[in-house]
Amino acid sequence: MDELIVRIGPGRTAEAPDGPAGKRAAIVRAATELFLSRGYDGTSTDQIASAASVSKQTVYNQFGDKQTLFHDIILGVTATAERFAAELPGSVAGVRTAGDLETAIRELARRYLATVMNPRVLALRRLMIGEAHRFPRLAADYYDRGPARVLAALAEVFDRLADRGLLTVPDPAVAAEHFAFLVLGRPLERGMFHVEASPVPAEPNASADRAVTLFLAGYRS
Amino acid sequence: MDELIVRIGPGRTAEAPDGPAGKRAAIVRAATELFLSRGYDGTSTDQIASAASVSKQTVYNQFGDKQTLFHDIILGVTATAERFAAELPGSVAGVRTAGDLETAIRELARRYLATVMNPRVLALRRLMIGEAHRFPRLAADYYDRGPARVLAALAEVFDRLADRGLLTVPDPAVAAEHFAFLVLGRPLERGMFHVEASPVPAEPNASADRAVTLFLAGYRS
Amino acid sequence: MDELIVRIGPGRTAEAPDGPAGKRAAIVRAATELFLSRGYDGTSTDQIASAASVSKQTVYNQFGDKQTLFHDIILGVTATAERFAAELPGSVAGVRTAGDLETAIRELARRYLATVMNPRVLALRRLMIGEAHRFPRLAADYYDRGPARVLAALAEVFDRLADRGLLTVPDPAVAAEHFAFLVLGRPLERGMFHVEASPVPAEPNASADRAVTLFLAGYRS
Amino acid sequence: MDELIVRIGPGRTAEAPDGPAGKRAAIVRAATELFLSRGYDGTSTDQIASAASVSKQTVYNQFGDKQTLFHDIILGVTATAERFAAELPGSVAGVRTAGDLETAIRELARRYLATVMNPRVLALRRLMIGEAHRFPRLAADYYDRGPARVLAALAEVFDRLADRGLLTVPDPAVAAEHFAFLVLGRPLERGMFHVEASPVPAEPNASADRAVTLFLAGYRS
DNA sequence: AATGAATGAGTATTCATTCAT
DNA sequence: TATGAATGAATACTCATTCAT
Repeated sequence: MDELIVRIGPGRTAEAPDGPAGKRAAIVRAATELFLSRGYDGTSTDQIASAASVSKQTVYNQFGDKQTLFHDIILGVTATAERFAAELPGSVAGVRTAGDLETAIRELARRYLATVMNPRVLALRRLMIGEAHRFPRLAADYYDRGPARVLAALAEVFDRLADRGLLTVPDPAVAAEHFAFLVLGRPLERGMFHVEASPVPAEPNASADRAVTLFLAGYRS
Repeated sequence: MDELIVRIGPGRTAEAPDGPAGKRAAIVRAATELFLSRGYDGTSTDQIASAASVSKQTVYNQFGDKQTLFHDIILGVTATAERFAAELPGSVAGVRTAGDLETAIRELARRYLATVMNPRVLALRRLMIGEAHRFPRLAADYYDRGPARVLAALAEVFDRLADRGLLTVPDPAVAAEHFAFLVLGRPLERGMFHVEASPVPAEPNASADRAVTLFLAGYRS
Repeated sequence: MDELIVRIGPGRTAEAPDGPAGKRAAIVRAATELFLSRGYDGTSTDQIASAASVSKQTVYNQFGDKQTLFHDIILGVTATAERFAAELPGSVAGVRTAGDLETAIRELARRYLATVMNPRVLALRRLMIGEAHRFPRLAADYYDRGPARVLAALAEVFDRLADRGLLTVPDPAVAAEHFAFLVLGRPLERGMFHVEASPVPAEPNASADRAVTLFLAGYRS
Repeated sequence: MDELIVRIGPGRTAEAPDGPAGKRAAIVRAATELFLSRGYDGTSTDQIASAASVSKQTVYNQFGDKQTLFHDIILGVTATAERFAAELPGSVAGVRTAGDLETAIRELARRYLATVMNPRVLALRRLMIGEAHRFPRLAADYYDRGPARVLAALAEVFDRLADRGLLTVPDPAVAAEHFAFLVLGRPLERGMFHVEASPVPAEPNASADRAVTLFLAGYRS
């Protein structure tokens, strides 16, 4: 998921691309930027073309139409979310003792919170939610392969910890939900509606720690 | 909260009423319907006028412009959310014994879940989130007077229960967050992205009950 | 011509008129104000009605349509210009000696300059010139009964002075033109194009006096 | 000054030229025509586009919006007025003797009169005067760089003649005003209000000659 | 006679998309 | 393959005028 930021963020805003592949990437980069900050309707193909330093025809040659471009972008971004999910189970691989447990789960909560509260990730969520009525299938797909996949990964995490006897987890999927929304619920919801203010809570770690405390109160063996 | 939209007019669902006040209400009703289902950009003033069986001029005479109409609608709808919040604390007024407690909190969780998962409420959330970049102040205001107010009301609920010795609540606001997102987090997030499918979880009560179980594991005296 | 200013200027801007005649006058007053400052196209019947504290229907009842209202206003205002012209010849009635002559003509020049350079008169000229392509007959009529009539009155003035042997005037109409545009030409032309700045020349009297000097160099007996 | 409009394009009067530069010129030509004859408000961008045989988008691509198009046109036209002013002083360069003087000044007066009374120049003046309340800066700029510049050029003319001892000119600027408005005042003012009738006076030369006679009565050495 | 609403056309401007070159 | 222009419909908003009440 970090890639999402790295590829878009510090990169050049409007450079001259090299080959035809470079142009495609430039279009994707520019369009992502614009869609995230101004929405689908608020972004015109003219803006995309000129932000990518590319002719409008090139945009149409490469992507066919605006909807396809949008789809491609969302699918690409979703892929980076899948990668984040894939890495999650590894983060508690080394936990063997009850002493490690609380520390590891706190660390997990903090990383999880920081990742999802990234401004660009928030903007992507706002975009998909806002366009869900226009692209219902895409939005559902984004959810299933992004947030839902992460939940599944968390379920796997807790399942493994249960296997090791560190947690008591009747239903790993439910435990994952509880964990995820205890940690993330409030700041995420607030961040959905507050665009301008920094969305990160004042004391993110304290907030995450309190969530973990409740979680462990219910699930520790 | 079911009256979200119905409240506004005298009762008819999609009719052209008589007086000048009736026209205003008809416009609000039609515009709400359209904004919720097609978004702000996706709704034209022509569509609003004809859906309200009203001339476009009347729309402009009554509201000045599209943004003002949108604002007025959101503010009106937010007011009904405030009413819901105001009623919450009363729902545990009668709880005196530990025996009552679990039942009452389960009931609270179920009502809360059902209310927020109402399709119209979900659509309103999607709308505000999707337009947050265009109307940042309005979105923030909606959050503060809607969801945040409900959280505050829940905090008051738990504070009262703590006063009666039924719960141990170091920080009522935090307890409210935990309760709200344990109960609501997963279905709400899923509902944000799934427009068409029925957003209500397969077994809403079971889901709410599990959330309550964890909540009480952490907060029961 | 003074009436033009007095009736419109210090008067109340949007008072409640008394009878049906009062309403008509209020409409004329408000419409004149608006036409002069925003032009014909720039003034809507809505603006007129609300500036006159009158319903739009009343405007239509009284004047039929916007063009007629405009015509009526211009004709009314032109009448005050005719009155100014009618008074001109009297201003040199008492001049009998060569000694009086220069003083009287200077006085005439100064009054003439001051009258025409009045901001409201200038605005009226701009309005008529700007709408001449739309209302060619009205503009021509305005000219013939306003500026041209004043020129004729000046011609009569110089004819009388020639009769008394004070001036040598082969063609009174030509002398009137020469006088009028020597005195008025430059400031009037400048005033047509400079709306905001005070249109009165820095030293109006000096300017008028110089014009008179040249005039007398050519026309004194 | 006759080239006022023709200059702009390569030569065709109302054609759709080939290159992108040709289109721009066609738009300018068509818009000038329309603005001059129907005013700013009276000319729609649709009319301009179709009169230029060009798509409306092309108008917006080239000029951004209607106001900018208007500004560009006026600035271009003003430039031709500046050229006329620049050529004026040359017209009396050869005058050395008192015998030449009257002839040269008569010639100057006739040319000046004919130039300014050109129907297109008159239409431009009407347009700028009529829009002065909407574009005050543009109107003032037009005046300063058009009519006022011509006056300055005339002042230079008389200053040179005074240097050669042919005229006695205490203040060249004042002499220029006197000359200009003696010659031009009446027909110009009449032309402002009479759109349809031929604005040129019945005997333009006689009128100009009479003006010169008075002028020389005051300024000849 | 007066009000609010309706009408229906018109305004400038923008859009996604396609056609030449 | 890429550019400028064209297309044609849509946008929000305004206007003069007329119709009920």
